[in-house]
Amino acid sequence: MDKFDSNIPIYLQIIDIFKANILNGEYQPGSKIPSVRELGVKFGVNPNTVQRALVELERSKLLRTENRTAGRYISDDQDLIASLKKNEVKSKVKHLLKELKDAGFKDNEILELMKDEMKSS
Amino acid sequence: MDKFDSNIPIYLQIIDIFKANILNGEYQPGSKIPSVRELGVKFGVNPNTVQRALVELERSKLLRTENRTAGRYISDDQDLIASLKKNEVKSKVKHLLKELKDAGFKDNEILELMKDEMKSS
DNA sequence: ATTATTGTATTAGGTACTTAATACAGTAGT
DNA sequence: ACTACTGTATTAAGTACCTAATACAATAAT
Repeated sequence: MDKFDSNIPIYLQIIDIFKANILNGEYQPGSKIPSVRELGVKFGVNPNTVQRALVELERSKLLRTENRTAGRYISDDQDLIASLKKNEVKSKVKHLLKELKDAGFKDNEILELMKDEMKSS
Repeated sequence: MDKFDSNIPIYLQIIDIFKANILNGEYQPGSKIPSVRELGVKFGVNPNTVQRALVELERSKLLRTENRTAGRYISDDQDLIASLKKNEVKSKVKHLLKELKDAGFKDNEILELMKDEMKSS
């Protein structure tokens, strides 16, 4: 596994890895993920650090634990995944919009900015 | 002065206050700001905490210190202020665009999302 | 029943960060 | 020259946070 950015808590970076891969479909819904110990080895990190990340992901329902020893699974609920993805996106868009409006930009100016950036990438 | 959010470092919140007010024109370019001690009293905070915020603002050229005892002034360079504002905005837009693209959205989808949000606010 | 494997809880060490106390230093104004 | 006002440097205390060690608990597999 690649190295982590030491300025950001490892557990947050693990969360991001899982989130991205689940939301973009790389990790298949319903599939089992490795144990905290295996992941700990893979990431070169203590199992509890993995645990901390996975618990957060359970709170947002992206993962579930069947029972105490059956391991963890990626959520099966594709609607949920889609909806989480949409919500995440919406809140980010909303946040940016608020910032730009507070800075004095008008709707059409904002759209122009977006289009400009799209061109240059 | 109003209270600070205790989850976020005070000096960062002070930075934001100044930044916002300078960029949106509330604090006049070229005008003198109170001393770190006065601001400390105003914010209910140690002068060094104010100092820490103001030093950051100097690094981004929004403030300047003439010499050691003349106090601090808001930048006179309106072009600079406008350009900083533009850069800040651009980088935010860029960042959001990257996130949305990583999540699998296409340009036109992103524009639709923006327009939707604009309507509902 | 036993064993191996899972998740979980508790604790402790280390580290980095934030803030404040205090002392220092330079200059404008008188 | 003196005083009062600037910004600045140093240091210390408190706090919160992150990670890892270790022990515990439950169940699936045999």
